Amino acid sequence: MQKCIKCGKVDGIIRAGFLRGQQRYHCKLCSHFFVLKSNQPQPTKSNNPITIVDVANFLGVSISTVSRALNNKSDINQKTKDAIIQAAIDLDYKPNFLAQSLNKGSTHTIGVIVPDVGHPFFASVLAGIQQVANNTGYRIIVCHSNESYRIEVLNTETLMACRVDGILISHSKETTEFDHIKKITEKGIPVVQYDRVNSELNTSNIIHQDFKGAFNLVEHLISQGCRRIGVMSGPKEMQICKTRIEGYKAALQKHGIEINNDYIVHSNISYGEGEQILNYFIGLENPPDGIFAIVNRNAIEMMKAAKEKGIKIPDELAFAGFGDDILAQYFEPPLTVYNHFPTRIGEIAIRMLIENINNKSNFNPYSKIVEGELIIRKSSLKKGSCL
Amino acid sequence: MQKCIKCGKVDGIIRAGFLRGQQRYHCKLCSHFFVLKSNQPQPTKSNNPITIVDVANFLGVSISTVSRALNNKSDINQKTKDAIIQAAIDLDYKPNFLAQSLNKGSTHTIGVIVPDVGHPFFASVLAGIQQVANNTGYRIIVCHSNESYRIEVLNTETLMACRVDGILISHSKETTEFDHIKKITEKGIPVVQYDRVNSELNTSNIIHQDFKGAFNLVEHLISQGCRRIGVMSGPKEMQICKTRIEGYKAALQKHGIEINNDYIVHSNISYGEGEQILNYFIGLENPPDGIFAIVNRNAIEMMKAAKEKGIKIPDELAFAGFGDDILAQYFEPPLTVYNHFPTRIGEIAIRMLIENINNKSNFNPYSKIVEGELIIRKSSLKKGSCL
DNA sequence: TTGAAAGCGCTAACAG
DNA sequence: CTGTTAGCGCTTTCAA
Repeated sequence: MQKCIKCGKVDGIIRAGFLRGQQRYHCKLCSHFFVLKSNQPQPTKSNNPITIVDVANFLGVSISTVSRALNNKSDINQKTKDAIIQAAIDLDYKPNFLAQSLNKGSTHTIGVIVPDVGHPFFASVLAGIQQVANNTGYRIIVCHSNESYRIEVLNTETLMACRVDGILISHSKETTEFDHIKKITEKGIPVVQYDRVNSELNTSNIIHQDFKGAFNLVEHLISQGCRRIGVMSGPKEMQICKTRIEGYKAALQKHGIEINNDYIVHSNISYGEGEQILNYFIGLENPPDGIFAIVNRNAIEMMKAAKEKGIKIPDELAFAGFGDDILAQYFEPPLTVYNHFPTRIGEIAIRMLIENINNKSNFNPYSKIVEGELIIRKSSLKKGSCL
Repeated sequence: MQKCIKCGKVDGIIRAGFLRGQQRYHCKLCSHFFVLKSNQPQPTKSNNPITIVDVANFLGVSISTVSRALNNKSDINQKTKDAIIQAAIDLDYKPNFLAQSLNKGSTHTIGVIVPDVGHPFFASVLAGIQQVANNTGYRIIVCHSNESYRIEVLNTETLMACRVDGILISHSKETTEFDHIKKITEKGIPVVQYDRVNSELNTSNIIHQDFKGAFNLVEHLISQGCRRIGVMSGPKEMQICKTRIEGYKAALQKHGIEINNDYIVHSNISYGEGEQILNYFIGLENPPDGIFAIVNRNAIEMMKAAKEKGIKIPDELAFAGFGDDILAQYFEPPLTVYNHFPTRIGEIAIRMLIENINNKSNFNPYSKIVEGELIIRKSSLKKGSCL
């Protein structure tokens, strides 16, 4: 007959049903239920995952003891702990993250909203975020707003429903209303805006040196002899566009060049728009001799179209764009850019967020600006100049 | 004095504490607790989110009634339902996804493991997945294995802990062991492998026409007069590399060209490796006159290096690569590729997974092959030929 | 048509 | 050192 694993007595033992196909016993004397630990760990073909209860019954201990052992608490007998940990391994127990989070009120998960994962800039930002998340033990849920305001709002709702500990967001091109973000911050959920930010919101944010970058690029074009500099910008309301245009204007002013609104074009900065804008520029009575694109990809598109028309780059028309990536490097001629180190943006953004999460009560949102770097390439380097 | 909102009587009413700063009442006669609905919805500055209990107390109904109303169940009075829905809106109640999932045993979430989000191919696959997920109401958790086997295993564990309903995976370059996937399928969690698959696993999978694509590309190079065709492949064990090399060999054989192992180079298909491989090729006694790269990015790198050495493309050395993207289109000369429609891969993969999720009991894993398309560009089109 | 109560899997406070 | 118990927020019987 079976011995009780608790009190060691044989007399009180009765069969008490089955646990996952294994005979379960009950000791009337010490009123303990238990299942004998079989030597060959059962195949666990059952669909419902092993829970802490299974582990507890398996060894005839209580669930709190199991919880303590598995969470490395101090007040537990080393032997019990070892046995439980071994049992957990044998049974292939995995904690249920949902239950843990529900109980703890914190998911250790960060929501990231990205307007466009296909864009190399955001892909790199994401890589930076992932990197830090891995090292700090945070989970990431990535939502893709696809440059749509409506989806962005849905994303925030999804993330709130998932009870993420904090949110990293870069707004869609369409976004001009920010109530969805206010709602989140009012609930005390930390938010960090990156790249495309709205500075009126009471959140931390991290941006590039949009002004300085634009200023430097345009000043560089001027230094190469350009006097009629066109700019392909994005949506009028987008803060980064505004700031970059300011940088553009400041550079012109500094060098005594008049600002001509014909040279300032707003677009949707979608892929494929570059050619059309180039056509507009070269159709002007006094076409530009230099073009600054607020998004590098559009600069490439314009260069491609210009090349096809036989326009000489950079001598007849020089190009510069915001943001570096492989296409800017590999295109012929390679594009002069202001590199804004996207991976670093991601890393810093998530660090700021985690700082905020760990210190919710007395945290004051702040802004950070990442230093960029002017990279001069052949798209703007005219004859007679040298690198 | 206050009237009971349930029985309408005044006599039994006593104060019964506070709910979120609002006076709460108890009617002794009908033993109901309730809070008066204030006209100005309170600011809810409190950090802990509104729960179903708050909504219930707010109206003096039970939580099950609230649950019914919010889940659009039939057995509920229309007026009660309307009132509850209004109250939920007023209080800005959002269901707790964790609690729902814990209760239901299903999260309506799909885990996606991606080796490298920075790669345009995977970015496009992801876009396809996202698209379908949005339309079908599934949530997505994206995990980035960063081409590391160790992280890939961690990812699977994270996703299991999150109790995702299914997993989409493309393996890291390092992955040659697949026990972590077996573990998942044994637990009855549907898995679909995409692109980099292991066909010995009992899961659905979706791949390109790797054989045919390689065959077509190489045959095209042969048609352009190439007779010594080098191939830059990836890790030896990777199934797609094996298959593509088979396609390469088959094309040579069909045209009576001897296979020369000097022309078959295995690499890590990391960015930046192209130049080194090119140097190897042109250092051979009998250097190739055509190169087929298993990853398009490497082909571009090799072309860049070749251009810098003054090698004429395609006349002295022609190039072709697997997979299309913007760089292949914009590089000078543009690269001949086999386009494998990554977005479609993503869409189909997630559809297969959802099909499996909805039909767990009698679902037989199957494989799908997405038709690709040969795109001939200048990198391989020799003089005398025309498009 | 509604409410009470059990339970999803887990943690933690409180008793022994 | 270990067990009992009360939740976390929700859905879902079962009763009324």
